[in-house]
Amino acid sequence: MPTIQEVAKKAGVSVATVSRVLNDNGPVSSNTRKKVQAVIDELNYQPNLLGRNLRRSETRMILVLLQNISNPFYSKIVKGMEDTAHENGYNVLICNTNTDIDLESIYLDFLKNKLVDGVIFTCTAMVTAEFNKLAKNYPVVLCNEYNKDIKAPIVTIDNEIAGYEATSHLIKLGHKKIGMISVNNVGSSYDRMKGYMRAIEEAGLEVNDDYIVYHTFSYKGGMRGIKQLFELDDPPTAVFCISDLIAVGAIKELKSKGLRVPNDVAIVGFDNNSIAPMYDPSITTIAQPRYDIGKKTMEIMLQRIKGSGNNNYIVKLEHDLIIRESTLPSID
Amino acid sequence: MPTIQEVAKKAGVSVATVSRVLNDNGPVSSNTRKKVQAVIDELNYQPNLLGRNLRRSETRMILVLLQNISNPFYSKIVKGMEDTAHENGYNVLICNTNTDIDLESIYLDFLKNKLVDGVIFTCTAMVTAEFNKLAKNYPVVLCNEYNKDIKAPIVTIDNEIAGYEATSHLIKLGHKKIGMISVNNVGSSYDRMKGYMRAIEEAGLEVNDDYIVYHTFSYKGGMRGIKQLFELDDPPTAVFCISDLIAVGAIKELKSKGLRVPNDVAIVGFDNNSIAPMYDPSITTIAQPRYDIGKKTMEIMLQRIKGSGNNNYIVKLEHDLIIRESTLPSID
DNA sequence: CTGTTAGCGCATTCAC
DNA sequence: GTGAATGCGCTAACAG
Repeated sequence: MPTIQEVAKKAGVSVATVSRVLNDNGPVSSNTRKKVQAVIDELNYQPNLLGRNLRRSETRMILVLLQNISNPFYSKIVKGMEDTAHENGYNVLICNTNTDIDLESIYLDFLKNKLVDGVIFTCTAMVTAEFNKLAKNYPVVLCNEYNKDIKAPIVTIDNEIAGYEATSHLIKLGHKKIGMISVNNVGSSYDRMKGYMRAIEEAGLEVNDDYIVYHTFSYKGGMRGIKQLFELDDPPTAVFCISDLIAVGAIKELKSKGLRVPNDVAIVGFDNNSIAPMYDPSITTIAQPRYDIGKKTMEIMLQRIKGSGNNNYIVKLEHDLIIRESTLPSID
Repeated sequence: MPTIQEVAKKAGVSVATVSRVLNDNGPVSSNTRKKVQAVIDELNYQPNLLGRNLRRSETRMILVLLQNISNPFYSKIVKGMEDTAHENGYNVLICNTNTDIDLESIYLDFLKNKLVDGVIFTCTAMVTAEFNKLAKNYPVVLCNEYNKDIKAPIVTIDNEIAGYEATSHLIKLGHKKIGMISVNNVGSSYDRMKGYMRAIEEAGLEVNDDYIVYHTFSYKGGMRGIKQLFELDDPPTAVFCISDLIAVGAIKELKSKGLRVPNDVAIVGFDNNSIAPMYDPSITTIAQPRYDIGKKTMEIMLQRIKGSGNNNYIVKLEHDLIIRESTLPSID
């Protein structure tokens, strides 16, 4: 593990010169450059970034906080972030928070302790006031999650319109009794519900509060949601699920009740999760422009690190309704 | 962003004393300790880890290389790694390699450049010789993937026995024509195939080479595998798939051919992926002790960092056969 | 074009 | 029990 000193000595130059060829800045004669490079290659020298980072007071690392790496939804988002980061000489680190506030706080120390230059949140267990304080002092960007009080750059889609389109699709198929399986306390699902309600009202139908149920963001949440909806005297004939995972649970539960999808009940999911086209039936869903979301998020992050851009804006990207088997017009 | 200097000044002590209370080592009178701590709290001081890491020449960070974070199989493995790391004062960083050798090489530079203390591979695009050279010089552990020529600690299950049990399960159900959808060039799948062949031979049946097909480690690989197997004049009545994702593709393709699972064809997957219990039918599979695999891998990593343990051993943990709908005795 | 030097923030040895 | 001084490896100002 040679140091820059040893390289300099062996090449018969000063450390400054070695540093110059290493970083390819400052003037170096092509002759000494060649000489130094030869020694670098010979010794297989790799600069110790601990020294460089301390000196430069930056690491060119961006930390991305994920609630759970196994959520396939974030895969392409992260890819968009990575590509953009790499193009700009930055690297992406990923950490799992499991919605654990203590764990999240450890990773935030990476930021405060200068181990990373910025943090991208795809979820947070922090209260808004605390988050805003953090965002005021450090480069922080929110991706795909928000509430109205947050003061930090946010990249997302227009969830209200997406919810409107998903619901309108069901209405156009002739459904009049449309349920919704949602989750509590999440800004994006609140907006999706507003869109759901607007679509129903604009169609001249009535919003039935019993048709809106709240469960967890999971397969099991979907199963429980269907159970609750089908305990009603007059259950819905279509259900808009806040996520594809919930939709999968919903379909599985409907099947176990002997109901067919889409023949007896139509289902719409959300996210275009990788499971959506694979499931049986394949699931109609809202596709988010995940790669672009990641890309845009990273662009804003890099701007913030450079000090430009203000702290208080929201970017909304375009989504798509993808129609699959789970809402095909019934064959019967 | 105060430095240790400013804390020392404000507290009226030397930086050495501040450092002592920070790290809780070396003698400090309880009085000055209290005084210093008060200033630390007041200034909200957080040590700059760039300085500390350079000085200590360690970062207490372990990098975990994943081919793709969205593979839910690794979620619990990573959790096991994280818990073990945290218990020992280490943190886990995750990076996506996408099986891209250039990307992998960037992340390996983190190790060579002292940004992380060790790297855990769950996959690698490197050739064995290169890998072995790396493993000789740096703390490196392989998790769940291997080939016989690799000289580094490896944590995995006994894939030969697992393949044997999966196949034997199908034989016990009365199947005599058992296909296998595998992938090429992966040590674990090679071992699973050996187990598959041993089970068939021990049952007095014959291995039919046409029944073993190779495709990619994916949903589409499963669809193609079934297509190939069912072009045969005498197709199998049961198929052992090297992964649950392949099993999902296989089932989807069988259904589209009008064949029922398990009534017409029985399917066994591998990994107990989160999709396995959710799919319709739910999938019989081999469950790996994922959390323990992660835990053990990290334990070995920490040993290697401390310099103990040799470089050339393999740890095999216990697996389980989980029987679900996809191999239920046919109703017909 | 090249070398000398200072210092990033911290932990640690050695005096006292 | 405490402080002064050194240096981890590197970059960047400055001088030549």
